[in-house]
Amino acid sequence: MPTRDEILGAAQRQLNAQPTASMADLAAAAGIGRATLHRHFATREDLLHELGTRSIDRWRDSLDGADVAGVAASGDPVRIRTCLDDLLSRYLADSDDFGFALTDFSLTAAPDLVARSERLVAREVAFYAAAQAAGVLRADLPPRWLAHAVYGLLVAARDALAVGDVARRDLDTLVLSTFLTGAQQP
Amino acid sequence: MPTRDEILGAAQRQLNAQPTASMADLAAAAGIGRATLHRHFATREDLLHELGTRSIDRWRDSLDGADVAGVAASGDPVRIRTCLDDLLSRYLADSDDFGFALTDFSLTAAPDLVARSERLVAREVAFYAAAQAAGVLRADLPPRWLAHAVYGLLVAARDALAVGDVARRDLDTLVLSTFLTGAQQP
DNA sequence: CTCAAGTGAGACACTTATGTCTCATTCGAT
DNA sequence: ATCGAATGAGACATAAGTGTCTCACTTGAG
Repeated sequence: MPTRDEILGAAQRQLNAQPTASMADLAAAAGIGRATLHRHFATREDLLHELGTRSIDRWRDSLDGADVAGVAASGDPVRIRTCLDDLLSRYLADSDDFGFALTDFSLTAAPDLVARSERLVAREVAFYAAAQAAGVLRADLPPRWLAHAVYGLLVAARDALAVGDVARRDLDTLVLSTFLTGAQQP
Repeated sequence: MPTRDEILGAAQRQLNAQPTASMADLAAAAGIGRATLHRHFATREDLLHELGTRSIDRWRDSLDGADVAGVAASGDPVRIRTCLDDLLSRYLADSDDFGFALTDFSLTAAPDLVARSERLVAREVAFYAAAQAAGVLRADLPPRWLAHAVYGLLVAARDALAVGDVARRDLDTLVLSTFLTGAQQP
């Protein structure tokens, strides 16, 4: 009998592979009956919302774990640069699971999730701005754009991994290097 | 009475805003009756498939218009660099519309569309490889990864534009600059 | 003006997913 | 071994979307 969290995990995997999966599909993916799934999550919307909450929690954990606020406040270029490595690495570790949750319509439409993610974006943008002020990142790019660019590269990383174009062990370096120094021959 | 192409355009816009839009929604978006919509496209799948074809056509047009094959064959670094500018600029011009089509499950599952897009990816990858050989792009990044990275930045650009974080006129420079030289302070 | 083609509105049958409920069975704690 | 809680399977009503069809109406060409 899978725990509630295992059910959510199975649902997330299934929805990543097949975004239109029905409650019956999700129950099967978790190895439980449809009725049991409904005992855990009254409606499909509840389940999806909880999945969204889960993903946003992981995102927040990454920001917390990398201590972006503290490092940004320090203003130390070396620490900021290390923190950036750390943050992207944490994001990449989660990117497999995030795919669905961050793009699904029913989630991007939930007001509370949108509000939470806006706060997290603000934290991230503040960190990028600090990195610019410390001379770690170029100051001529809007910090909000940097946040989008990082997100885009995470999408790219996820796709590349899914298709098998890059190996997992190369991913961190690849993404970080592309983000920091770009693709142009120096 | 909107033409068939205008109907497709309206459907694309509507689906970008609301990926779950029903045939009734799409008919309303096009300003026609549901029966009329069904006269143009027998099934929803037909409509979606045609939308996918449309998007892939635009993608192919960008590759053709930039003449990536010819420029790659020339091996001229200056021409290659200009061509890259041109290509990204063309992609960005279409990015508004592509969002839905390239990520929708029902399209990424259509075998013929997948086959076509694989051929286009191959053309694009060949161009990046030529750019590496000519010393325009770094040779230490897999060309297939470069293709993913460009795609990711297009997603980022689309999002940034939708949210209003960047202005349309700045977009080309922003994306190209981020892709080529990265975000790090030189 | 006339007529044919196309259109919109609506009815219809069909399918699929959802959420609720019941009931027999299983499993664990006591 | 027994009791109780939880489960799986299935029935059920409901809702929503799909695809087909009919019919009255508009419109534009002849």
